[in-house]
Amino acid sequence: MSNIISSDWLNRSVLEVAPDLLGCTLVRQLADGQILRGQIVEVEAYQAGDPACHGYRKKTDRNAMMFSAAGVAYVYLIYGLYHCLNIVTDREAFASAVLIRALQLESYPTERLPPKQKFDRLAAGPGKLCQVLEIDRRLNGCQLEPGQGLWLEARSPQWQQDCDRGAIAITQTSRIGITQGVDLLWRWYLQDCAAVSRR
DNA sequence: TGTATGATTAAT
DNA sequence: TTAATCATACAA
Repeated sequence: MSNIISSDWLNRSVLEVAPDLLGCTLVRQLADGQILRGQIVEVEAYQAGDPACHGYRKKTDRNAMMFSAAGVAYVYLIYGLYHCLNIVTDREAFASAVLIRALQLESYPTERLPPKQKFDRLAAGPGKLCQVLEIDRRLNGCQLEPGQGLWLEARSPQWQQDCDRGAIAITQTSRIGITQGVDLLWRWYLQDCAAVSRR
């Protein structure tokens, strides 16, 4: 029995998957074999029909992966400087994905830690987490499974239990950094987590 | 071919 | 509030 999240699990409405990804773990294996792990603490949902969604108008070279079947990564460059990682959800041909906005890292090699940088803030933001996990467009379209160097693991039973008994506060708000679709409450984050990008 | 613009970030 | 920085989308 594996705790690795499958394409099947992601093949649902992005509005269900996005909050369900909170508490799950994103795992990255670098080219040198090193493994970095972080708990997902902040997400946003994007899907067809939503003016803020890259796939709102039509399928293009850039947004093509948003239209793919669930279970692949959609990675794009923003502002010519940063990358953003999305988890593609729902059925093929329907554009939808979860933007991973922040991670609470489990650990991080001391020698890589930039001076004066607070550990909790290392992956606090969509561009920052891609930097730390060395995620760029080479991972666009990759299947989310261990063999590809990037995958997801389900919530631990303990975390799920805590969540079920209401011990974990989840906040739902409007999305950040967009000019359209600002009325939709499609952002979720762990209320008490120090790694959340912004409140 | 030319140009405006980001699902951001860190610094002022 | 602004600069950094460039692939993409869309107009022409």
